[in-house]
Amino acid sequence: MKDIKVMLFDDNAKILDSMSLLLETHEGFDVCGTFANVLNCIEEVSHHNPDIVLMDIDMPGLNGLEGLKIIIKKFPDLPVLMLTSFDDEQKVYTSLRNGARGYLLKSMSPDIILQSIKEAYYGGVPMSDRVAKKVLDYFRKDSKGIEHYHLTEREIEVLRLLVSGKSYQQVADSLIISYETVRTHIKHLYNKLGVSTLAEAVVKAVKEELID
Amino acid sequence: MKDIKVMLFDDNAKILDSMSLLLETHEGFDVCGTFANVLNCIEEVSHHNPDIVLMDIDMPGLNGLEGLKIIIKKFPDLPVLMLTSFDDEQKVYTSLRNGARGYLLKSMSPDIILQSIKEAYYGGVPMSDRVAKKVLDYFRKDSKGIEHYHLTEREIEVLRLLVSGKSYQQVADSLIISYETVRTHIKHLYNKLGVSTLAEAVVKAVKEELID
DNA sequence: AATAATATCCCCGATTATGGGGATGGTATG
DNA sequence: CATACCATCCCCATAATCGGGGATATTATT
Repeated sequence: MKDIKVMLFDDNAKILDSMSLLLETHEGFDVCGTFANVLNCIEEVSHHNPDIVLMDIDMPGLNGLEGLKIIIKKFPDLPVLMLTSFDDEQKVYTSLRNGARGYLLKSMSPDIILQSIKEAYYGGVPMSDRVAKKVLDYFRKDSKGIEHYHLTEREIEVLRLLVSGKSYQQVADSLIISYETVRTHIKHLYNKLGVSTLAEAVVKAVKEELID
Repeated sequence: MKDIKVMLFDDNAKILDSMSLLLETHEGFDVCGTFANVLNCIEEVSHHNPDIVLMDIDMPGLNGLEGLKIIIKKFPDLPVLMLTSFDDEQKVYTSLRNGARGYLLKSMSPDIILQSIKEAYYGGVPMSDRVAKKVLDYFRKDSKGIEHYHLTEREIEVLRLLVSGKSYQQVADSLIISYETVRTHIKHLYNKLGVSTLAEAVVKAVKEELID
């Protein structure tokens, strides 16, 4: 079995050293490059052709998120694992959304880190339990949602139809009520949501997942 | 260590039997109830006080998603694992959003299933790799995004302002261009996005994350 | 030099949305 | 039974959006 070629990006020299030491001293891994920034990452990747990229998420200047985007754009199938010292919820989501293959904490045990790299290489999805939970939390509904605004069922129906792109008249037709009734519901909606235009209302509905 | 008390919901008697056989014949598990529907699930849960609920997602009548909602609403901390024969992407998301603790395929090996139940009981997040990948895919941007629609920078700026709730005139003021120019950009936006109203445009922008 | 893409501006007419009122009947809750 | 909440409908006036035109200048690409 050939070695897994790993490329490292981290502005912290100590991390870079300890990580590459970890990899080099274990069978099956080969460090094909360590870099303190992502300025020439495309060239480096093209030249050394790594199997896996480990990318620190918090680097000065062009940070890991930028590096991730650059690399994924050019090499969509190259697994990139994001590395960080602490798990910043927002950065987890951003990284995953931008195509990171997984997410590792520097505090993880060497075994776990090596295992995760193998998993990523063989197509797995390394995620710490903590991260997996956050992902679930993200999916999980706020449980506030609609309740918070005290929207009535009818108002929710109207809102849902508006979000789907229907006009006042079309909503009226869908619910088989008059245009004026729809207007009344929408007036109440605007009051409760604290908005004054259709666009604001639907954006709020979508962003806060008031509708399904 | 006390047994993990598991409650099963599945309309398929065979599954119910084989699953409870699996659990009863292994140390550390105790089946405290098997039911073919969720009609009285609150009473059953209240009475038998399970540690874990296994819920088939595809049941006639009140299905697993409904059962999940009912149980989570009443017992928010009770881990519920959804069970299904095949992995339906949409149901995965819905389940997770509604608070399911994890997601198991009936095709998984007995070992994995037992292990997953233990994990869920001890606070873990059992997810098959396939499911984890789907979750990542869900997070992952379409990779199409803005590029797909060939929106120009100016159009994106306009779209962003519209999403933030600004009117045509306010957009014009913000960008220091005329009202009519804004209209032109919006006409182009509507064409490119394939919509015909402001609401549709902002919903699309938010849902597909065309803007930040 | 011709073409395409972009950004800018204008007009007209038609449709839709918004704000501020008022009004009725039903249903629940104390 | 009084009060509150909900869903329903109506009017008037104003503001905002939409569709379909046309037009000019700049820049980049071929």
